[in-house]
Amino acid sequence: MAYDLILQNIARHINLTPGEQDHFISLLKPEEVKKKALILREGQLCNNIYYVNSGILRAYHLDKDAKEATIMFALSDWWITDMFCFINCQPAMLFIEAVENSSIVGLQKKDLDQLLIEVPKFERFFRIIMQNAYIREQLRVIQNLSLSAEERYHSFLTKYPQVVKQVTQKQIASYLGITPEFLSSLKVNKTKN
Amino acid sequence: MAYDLILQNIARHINLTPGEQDHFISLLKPEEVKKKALILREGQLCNNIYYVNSGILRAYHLDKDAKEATIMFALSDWWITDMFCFINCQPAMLFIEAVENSSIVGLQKKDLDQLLIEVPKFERFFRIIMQNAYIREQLRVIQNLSLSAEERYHSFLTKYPQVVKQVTQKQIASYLGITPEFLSSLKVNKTKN
DNA sequence: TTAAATTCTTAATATACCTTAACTCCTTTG
DNA sequence: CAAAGGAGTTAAGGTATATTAAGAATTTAA
Repeated sequence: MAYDLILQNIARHINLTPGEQDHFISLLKPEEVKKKALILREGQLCNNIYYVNSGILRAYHLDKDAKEATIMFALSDWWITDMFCFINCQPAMLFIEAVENSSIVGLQKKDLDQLLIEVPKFERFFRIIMQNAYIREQLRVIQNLSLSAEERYHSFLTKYPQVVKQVTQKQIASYLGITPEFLSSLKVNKTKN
Repeated sequence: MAYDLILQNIARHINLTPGEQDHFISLLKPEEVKKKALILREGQLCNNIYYVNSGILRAYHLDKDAKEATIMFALSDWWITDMFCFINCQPAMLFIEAVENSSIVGLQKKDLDQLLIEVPKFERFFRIIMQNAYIREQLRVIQNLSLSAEERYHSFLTKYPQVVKQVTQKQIASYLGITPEFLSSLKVNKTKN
């Protein structure tokens, strides 16, 4: 397991000394996950935030009718967790599964909390990570409120072309908040126009 | 204009020395806004993040059919801005208006950037602010995807009882992503059951 | 390599929510 | 205080999207 990618990810925002880099890496728990394996289940304590080295993860929620709502896809170089439950030490609301075989690293809540105290530079790093995540979700809320299903689909295609290649339409539909049948019919109309 | 409230807001997460407090306060621009006044318009540069001392603000987006989508309400003790445009120095996508006469303080982007460098403790503070904002938006996305209009309405009533008292139903409807007419009909059914 | 399972598609029917419109009740403002 | 505009309500009719079901295509697993 190479840590280049995650160190680059961090170096985009803060500069670590070699010692700080080593300390940070010592906290990481690398993990290889097989396609369809779950790294988090609803109801479990969510103790880890994950960085995706390669592969792709998907976080989803199951509603009372067992319908899936995809909350996010995490490609290579993304961070993912059930943030509410991670921060508040609550049982997870989300499932996180590997869409493809993936290589990830986990960082435990207690280790992160201590890291933020010992190396306060990381506060800046995670401020930026959280800020970007907030902005992403806010843009999604805006689109959910003001675009039709078809418009959201096209926006998704242009915003996440890499994800489109790696996940099923059923999963894209559950991200957009529509049924796979309706997504299928949208594609037909697109070809016709 | 008293700065107790905003200092308490900050003291909930970090400890400032008296000197740091004074420095921080020197960066703030207090402003009294009248009901219905806009403090940000779509297309303007969004140079400020605002803290609400008293009153209530509303951020909304206008879609291509001039339909409003309410993105957030900010009560007393909340922070609000068009985060994407604030961070990226882009023209705003959002309008921010005062729902009632409000007393707010603005903090300019350039002053915040410098503050984060001069007093790095603020990185922790804004990390927590961004984190909470991210969690809020993510919960909203989950609800938008998995609840019916009626369920979202009831959830809103219990989550933001204070907001319910201060804004119109039209504004609540535009937050929920439904028409005021439909919200009105939901209330009738609730009474009947 | 085949059987089983899952995904994708198509189409008919159903429904949650929208649109329009008309009326009442408030609130704002001159 | 009167007039005008906006907010809330109700109801009829319309549309975007869901549901159900069945067959075809693809993937998974034995």
